[in-house]
Amino acid sequence: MEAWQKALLAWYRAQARLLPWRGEKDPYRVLVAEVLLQQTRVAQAIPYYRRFLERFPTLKALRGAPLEEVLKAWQGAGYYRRAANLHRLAQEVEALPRSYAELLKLPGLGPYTAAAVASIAFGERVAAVDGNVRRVLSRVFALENPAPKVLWELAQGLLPEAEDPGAWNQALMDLGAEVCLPRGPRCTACPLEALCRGKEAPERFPRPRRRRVQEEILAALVLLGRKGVHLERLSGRFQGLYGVPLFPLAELPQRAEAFGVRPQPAGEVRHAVTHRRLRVQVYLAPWDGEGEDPRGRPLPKLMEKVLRQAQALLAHEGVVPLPHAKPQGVEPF
DNA sequence: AACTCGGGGTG
DNA sequence: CACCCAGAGTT
Repeated sequence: MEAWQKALLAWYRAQARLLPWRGEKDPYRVLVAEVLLQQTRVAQAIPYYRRFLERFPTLKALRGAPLEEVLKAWQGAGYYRRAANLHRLAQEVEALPRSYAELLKLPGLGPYTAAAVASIAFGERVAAVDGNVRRVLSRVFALENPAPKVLWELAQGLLPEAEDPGAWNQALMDLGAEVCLPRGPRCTACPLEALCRGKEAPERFPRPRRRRVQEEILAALVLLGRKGVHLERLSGRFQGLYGVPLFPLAELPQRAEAFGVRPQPAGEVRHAVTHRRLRVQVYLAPWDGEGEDPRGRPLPKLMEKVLRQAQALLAHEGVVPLPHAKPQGVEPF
């Protein structure tokens, strides 16, 4: 093993973050952690990791649960397809396969997650390239925009021969998360400083991805029935979750007519989704239908905001549609 | 290769 | 604000 590899592992042993899944070898638990961590910060994932495993401690428990229960456990974590894929995966296999190639075939497992599970839970010698590793390697080798395949082959070639590949992968990720930061990297504290070719201008590597943000103006129609608010199963965005009807603002007249209601404006909520800013005009109307208590359903954060906004207007007018509203989480109407 | 999918932290 | 986060799936 080369000196710099030894240096990184020594740094990792001394500086590794203490995380709930550190040292975990149960492949199911490793999988849940890795899926939750897809495009999600460690601090945000931790409470979901605990809650999800408490609710679904084994693959079998997950398999036996209704999808809606799984989505409810995922509520607020975002990228809800991840939860649906986990649930589907649990139906498809009796136990998790033990190789990278087989794991890669499962729904929701791409090159990163398959490699993470294979290396951490099963000790397979395969590189896991996440955003951290991409940044670390881009800087060490001064690459502005490396292709994923190039990066994977590079990372694969760096894996030490006789070390725990799971620990190695996590060492690179921790280095990216704690030292080789996107902005303001702490190069003087880096065990790879001596060999890093990008350290003179670390923020050039990799080149930032510029995404244009566009605004979208929508309307949310909160219909108050006899037992609560009208909810529908959402499709497209927030697939599989529930919420009040949400549509482009221009469609409000025909939507209102279809429900036979006269909506009144109830304010606006703002919500950001990937490279898009949503401005949602909230409309409220009494409705000749039943409706239901939204707390029983998995709701995206946007719908929590919409319902809170509607609730605020109702409270201001002294209207209490349901007598036993509890001041916790989403209000029931 | 480019787009889509949530939500939140940070400079 | 912009950019990023232990990415994957689709077009």
